Amino acid sequence: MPNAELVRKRREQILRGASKVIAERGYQETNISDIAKELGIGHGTFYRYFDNKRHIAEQVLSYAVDQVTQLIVDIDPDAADTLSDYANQLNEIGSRLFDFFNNNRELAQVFFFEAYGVDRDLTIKLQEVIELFGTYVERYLQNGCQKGYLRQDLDIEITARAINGMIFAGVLRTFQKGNGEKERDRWIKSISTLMLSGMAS
Amino acid sequence: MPNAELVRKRREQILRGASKVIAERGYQETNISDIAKELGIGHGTFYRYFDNKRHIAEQVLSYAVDQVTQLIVDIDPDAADTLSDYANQLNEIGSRLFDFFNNNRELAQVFFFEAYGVDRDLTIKLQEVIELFGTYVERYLQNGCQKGYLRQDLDIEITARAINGMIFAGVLRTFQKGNGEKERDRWIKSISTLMLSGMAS
Amino acid sequence: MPNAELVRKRREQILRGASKVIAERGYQETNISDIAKELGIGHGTFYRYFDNKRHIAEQVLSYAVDQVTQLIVDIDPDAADTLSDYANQLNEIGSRLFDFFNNNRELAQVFFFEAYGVDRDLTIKLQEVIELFGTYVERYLQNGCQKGYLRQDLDIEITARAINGMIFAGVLRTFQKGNGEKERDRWIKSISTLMLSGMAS
Amino acid sequence: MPNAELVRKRREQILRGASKVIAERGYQETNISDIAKELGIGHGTFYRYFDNKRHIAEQVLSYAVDQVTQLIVDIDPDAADTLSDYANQLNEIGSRLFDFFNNNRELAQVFFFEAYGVDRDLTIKLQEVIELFGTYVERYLQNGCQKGYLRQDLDIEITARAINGMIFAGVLRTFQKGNGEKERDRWIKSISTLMLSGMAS
DNA sequence: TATGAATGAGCTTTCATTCAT
DNA sequence: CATGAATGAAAGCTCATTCAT
Repeated sequence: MPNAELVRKRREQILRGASKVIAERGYQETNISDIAKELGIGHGTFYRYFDNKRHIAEQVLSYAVDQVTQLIVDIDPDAADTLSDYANQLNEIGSRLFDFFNNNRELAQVFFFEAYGVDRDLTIKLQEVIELFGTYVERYLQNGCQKGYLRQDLDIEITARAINGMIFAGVLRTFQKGNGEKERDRWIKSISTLMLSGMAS
Repeated sequence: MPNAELVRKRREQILRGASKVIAERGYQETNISDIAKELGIGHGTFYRYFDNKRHIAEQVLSYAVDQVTQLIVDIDPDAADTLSDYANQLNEIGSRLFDFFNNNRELAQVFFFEAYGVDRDLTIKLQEVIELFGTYVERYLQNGCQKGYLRQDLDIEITARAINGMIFAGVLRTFQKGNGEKERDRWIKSISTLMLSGMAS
Repeated sequence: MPNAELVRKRREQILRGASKVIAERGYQETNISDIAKELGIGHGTFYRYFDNKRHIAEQVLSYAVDQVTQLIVDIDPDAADTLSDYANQLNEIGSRLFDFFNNNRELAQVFFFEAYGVDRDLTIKLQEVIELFGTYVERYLQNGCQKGYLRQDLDIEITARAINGMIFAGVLRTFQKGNGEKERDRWIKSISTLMLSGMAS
Repeated sequence: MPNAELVRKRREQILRGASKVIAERGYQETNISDIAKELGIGHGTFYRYFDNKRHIAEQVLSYAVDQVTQLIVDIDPDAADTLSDYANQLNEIGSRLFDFFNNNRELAQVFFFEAYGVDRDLTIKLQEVIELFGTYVERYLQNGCQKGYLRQDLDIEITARAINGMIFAGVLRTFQKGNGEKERDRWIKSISTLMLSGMAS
């Protein structure tokens, strides 16, 4: 009944269709009419819900970013009191990220690749999300140092981004190889090992 | 006098101009006439040396990729006999990568961002280079396990890519922040620490 | 209302405009924008109805060819039983051809001149139509030989093409001189005379 | 020694090369550099001998036209005194034309097809040559009527062009089919038969 | 005189966007 | 509110022609 609700629904439908097509063809190669065809709507209709082509790319990325962000907001960086608590947190966060991108392959494609092909601003936006994750990791490390279970001489700022780099490398790689859980667990284990005890024998 | 030499020189000139413009404006936003203007040549001249717009993007990336690859080919993965040897190798590789991208900012911009905006094939090419680095790191780890200074239960394949992820995350970040050596050294130290001893106190 | 009908109409409109402009300026000298200007439409509109410049040339020629072919399909090559029947048929066919090209001067221009300037394939297509006419004439001659009113030693295949040559020479010439009926009748009479009794006194 | 002689030679060399390439590829598809490549000269050199691309097409056609014209100038239209003399003349003219175009296939290709693709003026020039042939044939007919061996009621002007049409149709067809002498003789015989006695039994 | 590197006018074509229906 | 026909800016690319060497 509420008109706004219908509009929201339509917008989301189009968003989903656009995600699919952009993920399949790439942003530059995607025409508005491709999206319209995918959805079975007239391509003029598209413009009733989005300002222009750029706009929908932004919205698709925003949607992906929101979803990804949601994955970690409910985990309290300060909750871990011991190294083992922390290891469990790591497991949890890793699993969520890996699973999300494997279950939302279209968003993953956009997140990891297509967004760069749109323009500078969107690329920056993407970098900011990754940086946001960096600050999250930073808080976890801070907590660990304060509680004493992480070494005191840690360069928290940098180490956080390094860990971030491992995680996204893993997520990207499992997404690309697409062989799911087994690969995921190897990544989580390897990253955890590196983080907690390093490679030295 | 040798015609081929002249051609080589001109091609490189154009390549350099194109790198600059593409790095500044982005691939999609770059017109052939932008490149021509930058170089002060007619845009027809461009087509005497490159087949089309796509071609030059590929050449720019190839050039970057070649340079990056050159950075590590002369380091022998089997040379390190102790953990400390290995740590030194890490320092060396890291320094080279960090320095290269900081001293060739245009290539860095293309390598990290613009190549994704061209098309799928070029994106794949880029992934392959990063994967090439992964296989290199793998060989280092293999050597370490064989020589016994790295833990025997290491998941070499995955760990190598995780380390790769850290390195490229660091390289990218220092490139973006542009505050040079100090940041570089913090990254190298942090990654080394993580790799060698982990974060646990 | 029926969309397909609208499309057919528009296509024909553009075809007519294109015929006119091509006949006036020549194929090579005709730009898509000339056609668009002639029709008072945006040149993008052209591409909604035809694939490219080549395509419309082909369509214009096809149209001409179809029309020309229609001129003779309803005349039965076997209908003539005497030399005088045959003379009447000749009159009829000649009149139709002469009149058609004089009343459709744009198509004539394309048929006789412009099609050669497009490319090899279209030239071949044109040759095929003329050859089709040759086979038609051949059937008339065959009938005449069988019925006995034409000489038995006729080289039917060649003679048919020779007659064809006279006819098209005449049609072309009256089209170019544009002085209509009188000229037309002289041609028909002269060709008939040649065919039926030759020039000897 | 005389410089002008060298220039003339070079010009002719280029003309020959151009004829070949234009006949092979078609005028529009022929680039100046194609011609230069064929001759093994720099394409700048071309412009020292011909004003522009158009110019050489014109020269190629002129050359063809001159050659063709030469074929008949030495036959005196007034020489025939009887029908049988005339028949012999016909044989001679026909043979020369057929042979010329079969032995100069490149010129034939240009003459029959490529010249139309250049521009209006050249097309007109071509028409004029054919018309020139028409006037020649006209003189032969005139002579025949005066001498009394051709029928007095002949529409000389038109009949001449009709015969012309047959001849060129035949020449074109044998050129295209390329099966030489046998076909040629059938054409000459058929045309002669038609002209002298018609088809009636 | 011969060359071919350089040029840019000018073309075809695409497709995001508008707007009348 | 939905549509898709119409549009034209804007881009890539070709190649005849020029001219410095």
